[in-house]
Amino acid sequence: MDISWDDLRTVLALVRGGTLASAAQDLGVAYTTVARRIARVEAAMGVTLFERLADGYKPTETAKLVAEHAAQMEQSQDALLRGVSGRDKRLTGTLTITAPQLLIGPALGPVIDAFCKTYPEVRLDVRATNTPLDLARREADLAIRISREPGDSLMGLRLVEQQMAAFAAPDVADCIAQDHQSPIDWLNYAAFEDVPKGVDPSWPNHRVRIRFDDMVAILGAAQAGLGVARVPFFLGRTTVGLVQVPVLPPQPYMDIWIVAHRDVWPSAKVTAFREILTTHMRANRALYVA
Amino acid sequence: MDISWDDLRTVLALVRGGTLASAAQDLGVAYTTVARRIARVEAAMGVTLFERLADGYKPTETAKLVAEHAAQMEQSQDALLRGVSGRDKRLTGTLTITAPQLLIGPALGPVIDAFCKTYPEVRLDVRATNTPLDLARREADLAIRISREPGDSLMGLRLVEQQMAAFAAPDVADCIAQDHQSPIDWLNYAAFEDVPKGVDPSWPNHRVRIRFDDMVAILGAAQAGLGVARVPFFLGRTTVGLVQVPVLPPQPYMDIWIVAHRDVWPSAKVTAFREILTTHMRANRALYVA
DNA sequence: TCAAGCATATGCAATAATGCATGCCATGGA
DNA sequence: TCCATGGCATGCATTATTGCATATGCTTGA
Repeated sequence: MDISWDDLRTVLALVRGGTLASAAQDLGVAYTTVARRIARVEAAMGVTLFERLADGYKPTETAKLVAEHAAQMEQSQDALLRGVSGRDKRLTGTLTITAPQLLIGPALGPVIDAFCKTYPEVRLDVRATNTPLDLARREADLAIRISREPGDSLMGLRLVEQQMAAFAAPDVADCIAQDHQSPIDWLNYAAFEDVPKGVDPSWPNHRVRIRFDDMVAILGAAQAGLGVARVPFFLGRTTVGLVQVPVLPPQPYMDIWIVAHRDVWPSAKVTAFREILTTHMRANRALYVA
Repeated sequence: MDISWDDLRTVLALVRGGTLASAAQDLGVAYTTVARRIARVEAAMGVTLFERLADGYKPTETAKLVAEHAAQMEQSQDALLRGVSGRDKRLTGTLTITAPQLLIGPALGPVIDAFCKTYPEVRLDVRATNTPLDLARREADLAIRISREPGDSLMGLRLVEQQMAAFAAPDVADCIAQDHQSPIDWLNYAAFEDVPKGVDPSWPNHRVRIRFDDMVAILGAAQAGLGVARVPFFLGRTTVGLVQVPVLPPQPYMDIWIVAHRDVWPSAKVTAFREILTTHMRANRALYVA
């Protein structure tokens, strides 16, 4: 009873995906290959792992057991690749970084540019996402994050502190400056229901006009003159068509961190990027606070 | 950078074996296949894993790291196979048992026979070894052992208590019975340097004549009249051409246990064998003690 | 110094694995 | 009812993997 490890991995993918097609895409093979591998494992173990139903392959209890252990194997493989990557002393190959979408442009653009010029042999992959990637699973080597702490089993370095304030289109700003009684129309992000706390009491009329689930959309709306947005300084300052409005004194915001898995942290490429990044961020600290 | 799990397993085998041929035998493939898989992994990871030397492949530090994690994966796979085997409710297929060489004949013969007759659908593999097999790595499903305790992470059941005594060829026994002054020539096992403790003081002349590293050889020597051997009762009694001699009163010896890995323990085949075995051993308890 | 033994490379033919095209079946909505 | 959709099975051509035979290089001992 000798079973290919790749076949076990295939069982894992099929248990996760539920259908041959989904597992196949996950593994980067044709779905017929998945079907044949499953058949092979079942023959080798002498056990039925899946019920073939009209809407997909339904795992038996045994298949779930197999998947559970295959997931452990996957974790070991992840750790392995992290370890190899972490002891990589070369400044060639690919470095994958991830950062919040909006940090890429004004804040990180110069850093990315400098890195590419300094290390032209390194191919840089940038993954701009709103939901953080899993560094343990090597979805990226390195992440720039806006948060209070690096996650568990991650190494982190705080780059700069941040504050946020209120920004709006110039004509909205004029309006507010001239008439303290004019209503302040807030453009709120995501789960924030209410008017920001700590607003300047000399403007008494606040209301939440629109809520957005996306920061790009908020900036666009603010540029279009739809209202006032509470955004981090670097965003408000670098977005054309926005000016700061005094209705909200600067407030503390989450810091910017560079984080990586502790296994990957010592890698040459990560270290190189880190150096350029920290130097640049500390030199431009003023961008992020009042 | 997507690496086949089977290739990682190949790295592990090569780190363990040191040569292509050894790794190939371990994996059951041709050594050329091993060489090509290694080349493929190195290309995929962009790292040199082995130095090609005249006397084999010497692993780099990176290869050792890979092997370390691949060993973890192997452990997960072992656990997986144990789990699947443990929940196997069928009384077909193969059951692998292991026992000390000399226990197979007189003590377990009838049990094995009965099991085969009761469950003709089960193919029984018997591995008679002097060094215990690794049940965690599934070298056997079930072991009968002579020891004080089952190992860690193993389930065990004590079958019978044992005693040992002195046995010799009939003419040697006659000699001893007639002349208490005659020298008692002991045939010692392995590390035992001295005459057994607790010998009957009415025979004052003891000496160690020969030491053996093998129990079969001791029995043969005793049969041939070369001296007196201290052996468990079941062995002395069932070896033709040996009779008990009174120079050594019965002494306690290690018990006989049936052990299996806790994952495998509940399997139908293991349970079936256990039932037949315990019944038989308890019925024949008298064979093992004075 | 030479030959034997062990180890790794390489070329080629056989085999196994894979992907693609096609067909089948169940489901759900027009 | 019919058709579109999503999912699985099968046959076949293609590709990748493997094993075998052979060649080469290094070490060791007579």
